[in-house]
Amino acid sequence: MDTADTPNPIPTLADVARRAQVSTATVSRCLNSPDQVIPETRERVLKAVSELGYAPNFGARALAAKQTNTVGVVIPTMENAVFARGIQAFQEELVRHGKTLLIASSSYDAALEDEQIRNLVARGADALLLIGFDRDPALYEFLERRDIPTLIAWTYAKGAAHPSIGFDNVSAMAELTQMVIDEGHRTLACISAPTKANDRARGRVQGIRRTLKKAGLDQSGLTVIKTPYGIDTGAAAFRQIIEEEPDTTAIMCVNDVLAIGALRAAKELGLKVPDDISITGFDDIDIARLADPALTTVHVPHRDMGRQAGEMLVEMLASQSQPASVKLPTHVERRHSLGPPR
Amino acid sequence: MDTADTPNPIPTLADVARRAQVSTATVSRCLNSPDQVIPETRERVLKAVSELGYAPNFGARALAAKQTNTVGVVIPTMENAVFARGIQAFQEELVRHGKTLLIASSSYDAALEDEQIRNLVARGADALLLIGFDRDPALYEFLERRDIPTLIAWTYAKGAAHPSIGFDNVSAMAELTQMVIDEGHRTLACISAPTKANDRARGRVQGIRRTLKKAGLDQSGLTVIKTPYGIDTGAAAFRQIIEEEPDTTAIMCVNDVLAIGALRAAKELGLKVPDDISITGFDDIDIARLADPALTTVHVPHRDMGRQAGEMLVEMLASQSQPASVKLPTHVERRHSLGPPR
DNA sequence: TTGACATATGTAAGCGCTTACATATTTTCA
DNA sequence: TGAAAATATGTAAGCGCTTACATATGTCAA
Repeated sequence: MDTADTPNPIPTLADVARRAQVSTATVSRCLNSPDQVIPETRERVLKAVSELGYAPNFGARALAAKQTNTVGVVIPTMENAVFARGIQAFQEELVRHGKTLLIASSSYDAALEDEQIRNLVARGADALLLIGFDRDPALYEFLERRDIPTLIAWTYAKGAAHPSIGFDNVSAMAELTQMVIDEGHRTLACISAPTKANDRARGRVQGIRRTLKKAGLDQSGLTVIKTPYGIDTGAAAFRQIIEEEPDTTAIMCVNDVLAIGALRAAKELGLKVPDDISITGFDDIDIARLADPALTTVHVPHRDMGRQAGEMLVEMLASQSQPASVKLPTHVERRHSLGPPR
Repeated sequence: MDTADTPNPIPTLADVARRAQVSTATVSRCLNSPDQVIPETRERVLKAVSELGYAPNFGARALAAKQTNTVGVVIPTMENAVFARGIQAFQEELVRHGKTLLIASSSYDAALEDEQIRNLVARGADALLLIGFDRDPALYEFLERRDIPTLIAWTYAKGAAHPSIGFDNVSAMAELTQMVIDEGHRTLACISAPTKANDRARGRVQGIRRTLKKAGLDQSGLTVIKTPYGIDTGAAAFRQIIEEEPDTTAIMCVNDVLAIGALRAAKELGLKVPDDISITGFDDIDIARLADPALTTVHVPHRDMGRQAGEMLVEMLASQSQPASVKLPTHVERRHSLGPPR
């Protein structure tokens, strides 16, 4: 009538045990492997749990069990529909397997990404999903030492140290470039994201270069503008190209958002797409189809990738094995923003 | 030469202490309040830390310190640009204050949301950002008891138990409705999200009803279709309305994505917008401006809201106070999808 | 030179949980 | 009917960290 009547604001396992008149071990078992406990006892315990509004302390649990059923992911930004969509599917898949997803975002900042990854690991992430391969080797060592299953997404590489799931950025962009060349274009420009720590953007630019070379065109003259992610930055890059390289007849963007910006800038400058200039994107997000004119782009199965990434990671966690990397198909989605040169 | 030479795969504080020849307390102080330690010692410790690749175990730290510098948020889905954008800004603000954000998503499922919230709390979230007020009272009690500062976003309510930041969904939609009525429309329909656990959608529908009533129009005849979030579902709802209520001259959607779906369905059915039918949205996401015709919608400052929400939560955490709720301004963005009735 | 005080570091007690092991109870079957 | 096996529960030792308190060392004024 003294200790019992002063309800601790945050009930612990011990409180539950006391109220249910069992040991803490039994309460723990009720929560983690219920069939080890006789129904009668279990009921009593669960009653106490709900009466007390008990919720397990995750830190303590992780500390004792050395396992968290949590997987972490660090994405560049949620504002990119591409990641939002893939991660949403990824999360749905994980939830189906009783795992929790921890999401952090790096704002396309390598140092921040590094920090966020370590943070997730410290928080007990059992496994990690990372975007692209470009990363400080020290970080990989860190993950190695802790033996954290890591899957790389949004890019595909066969012989890498970590399994990956994605698509071949180089050849996907090469295919699109070939289509642009076939259309008759000879003076191309490219609006790219910064390629420093972004193998996806780099691969796409490389896809353009490679195709130009194969076609016997001067690929050294390819204008490439690198600019941060965004509609406005895409628009600015477009204006810069028109001003500095007025002969350009086709502008290939490494993602749809930049392309949408370019499209807008073209409209503002009074240029008709594709009559005056052709514009292409990459990703095929909703907006690509709805834009006016609709955007020619590379279709990438983001949702599928997210879902499959979830499956792979669950598998890695369960079997401690390294699955084979998965290359997903992409295809060019031909729409109105691409036409013959003026 | 026996214990020391077998490097434990995951170094702990004790390993660092041993290597630096100090106590664990000193190591801990080095990491948490460096100026309590003499520079010479500190250097030795930090050297050991980096040589060992030590990273603190978050669970243990949270357990011992009862504080995590983490805030959690549960959003319905990342695929909605509205949330993606707001949360991105929210996170940026938190990072500036040295806090980490944990994001979970509920797929618009109330039970899952409940679970995710408890999960975040168990994981040690010091504070929470939640979307909308609709929630099981038991959940609020749970948060109350744990004394977790909670901020409600994307909606605004003055006298509520928790501070909120958002806008007045009812009057924002009322303003838009008035504009539609002024344009001459008398037979409206509404495509809404399910309103059960979604006060935002509910408020918006209410805004329409209230305005119709005030204008002396029969608001009981307002057709309201409730459908899950998505472009396709918006399109389907549009078709249903056209079939069942062919007299409708304006369709108001509670968000832009549904409206984009409606726009697409209209095009597919050969209906001209706005000549044959007017369509409006809500949110003013990028896509609204880029759609063809551009969508008349309610502009909402999502990024601002996210940033300010971050500020408020940091403040709540620092001062243990309840800040006043913030109502952000919205305005109707008049574009081509709204015109006079046919 | 000495005692009072400040500073730097160590000692050890938990934080809330899981789980190996021990113990108590029930079931099974020769 | 009794011993072995199976089942249910309890006991207690950590998991890796923080921090109150204790101790050791250095500084300074009287």
